[in-house]
Amino acid sequence: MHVVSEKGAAGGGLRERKKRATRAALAEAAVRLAAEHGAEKVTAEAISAAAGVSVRTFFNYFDTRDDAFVVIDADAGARMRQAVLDAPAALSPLEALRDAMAAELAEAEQQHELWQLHARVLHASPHLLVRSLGAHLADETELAEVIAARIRSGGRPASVSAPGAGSDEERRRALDLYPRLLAAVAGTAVRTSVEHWCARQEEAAFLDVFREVFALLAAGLPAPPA
Amino acid sequence: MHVVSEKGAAGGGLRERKKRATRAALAEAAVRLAAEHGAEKVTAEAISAAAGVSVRTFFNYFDTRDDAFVVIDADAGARMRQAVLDAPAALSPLEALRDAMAAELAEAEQQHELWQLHARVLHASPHLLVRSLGAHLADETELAEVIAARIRSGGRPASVSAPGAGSDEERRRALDLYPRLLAAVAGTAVRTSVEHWCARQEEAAFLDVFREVFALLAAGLPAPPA
DNA sequence: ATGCAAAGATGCACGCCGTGCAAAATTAAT
DNA sequence: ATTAATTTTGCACGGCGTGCATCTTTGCAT
Repeated sequence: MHVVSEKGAAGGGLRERKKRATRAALAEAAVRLAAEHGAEKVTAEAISAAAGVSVRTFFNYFDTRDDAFVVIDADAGARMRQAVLDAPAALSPLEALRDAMAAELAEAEQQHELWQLHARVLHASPHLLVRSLGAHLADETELAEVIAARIRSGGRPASVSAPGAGSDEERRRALDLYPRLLAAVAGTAVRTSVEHWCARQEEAAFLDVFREVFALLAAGLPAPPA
Repeated sequence: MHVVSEKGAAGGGLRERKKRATRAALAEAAVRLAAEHGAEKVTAEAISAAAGVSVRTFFNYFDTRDDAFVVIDADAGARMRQAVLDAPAALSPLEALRDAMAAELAEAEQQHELWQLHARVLHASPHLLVRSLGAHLADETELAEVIAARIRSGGRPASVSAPGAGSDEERRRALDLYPRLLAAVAGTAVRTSVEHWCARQEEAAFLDVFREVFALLAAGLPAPPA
């Protein structure tokens, strides 16, 4: 039962393990320090010291000081792409995405304390929030490719096409467009869910909000009741 | 024929006008220099010199050197919000957004050359692209508030509600959620359109792609034909 | 026009960020 | 144990970004 080199897991030689440990230590130290003193007051030197490495090493792991606050889990994206590929073939692309994301989000809730701190840090300095948003968007391109691959390999033969099915030309363009749009919209769903859930924390479980958002999207964003 | 103080236009006293001119000069200089030499090789000093101001003044206008490459039109967001508010009451929120964005995008195509350079600069250094994406997302919160205001003030009484109209609780939550989700999805539409259009440049006019994306969204992202 | 107050522009100093380079330390393999 | 490959570290250096004091420009009233 060997997991030889699964991208995000704890396999591999001593080198790989130490590198992951160092990276995680730096990220965690960064978030904790920022939560306590405010991100702007936390220097790269402080983070490095807290993680027990030199400043130079810090910059071997992160291109920017801010990245240490933002990129808390470097291979979450890769895990999600794998989940999309592994999803049952019976699911539509949208459903496969929804479930993969829900799984990833559920997993994040288990390290609840650290993620909570992370959210607080981002919220406290909009500057970092912007970086975080942008970073997530950058992943969407790769996600779109995975979706396209899934569709090509016959994910589900698409029972009915769009209502006003247009010309062949239109359909072909839609095929190029579709994976990209789907990835982008799914990312939007996560983001909006998080925002809405943070805004009115008490009400419902996060995953319920998330599913509701997906339902609204699948319904074509119907106009709200007056 | 006086346009007295339209937020993004050339009104106001000499101070306001000069400030806008300086800001524009800095942004344009930044983009042109970056397009020529690569963004990484362009120092804040070079940008300032090209715009004829001191380095210190540069940092009075931009918090970061990178911002000069990214924030090319500081009040585009404000213009769009105004357009949403001014849209005919007969339009649904989604339609009002679509038209407002289409108008803004059409306007951007008139300064075609500078925007082209801008796009090239962002594409050349992913780092800046990420910042740009994040910056646009940050605007969406304010856009969501405008949408909410429009809906409250009876934008259009919403002919039919969602297919599987649920409980009152669900509908109330959806009302909070809706403006946020709409703003986010509309932003996604713009972004995806731009990406898709850049990827296969020859095919169609940009605005056609944009409308197609909106149509897909309004149809609930139907699964593509096999 | 002239003087005055408010706002912006500038120079300067200072500390942190981020990188190239070479030497030292650690791990892997024979 | 020796050797090769990889990683960590120290050092130096230039660019970034800010607080502060000063000077210039603009807006306004007389």
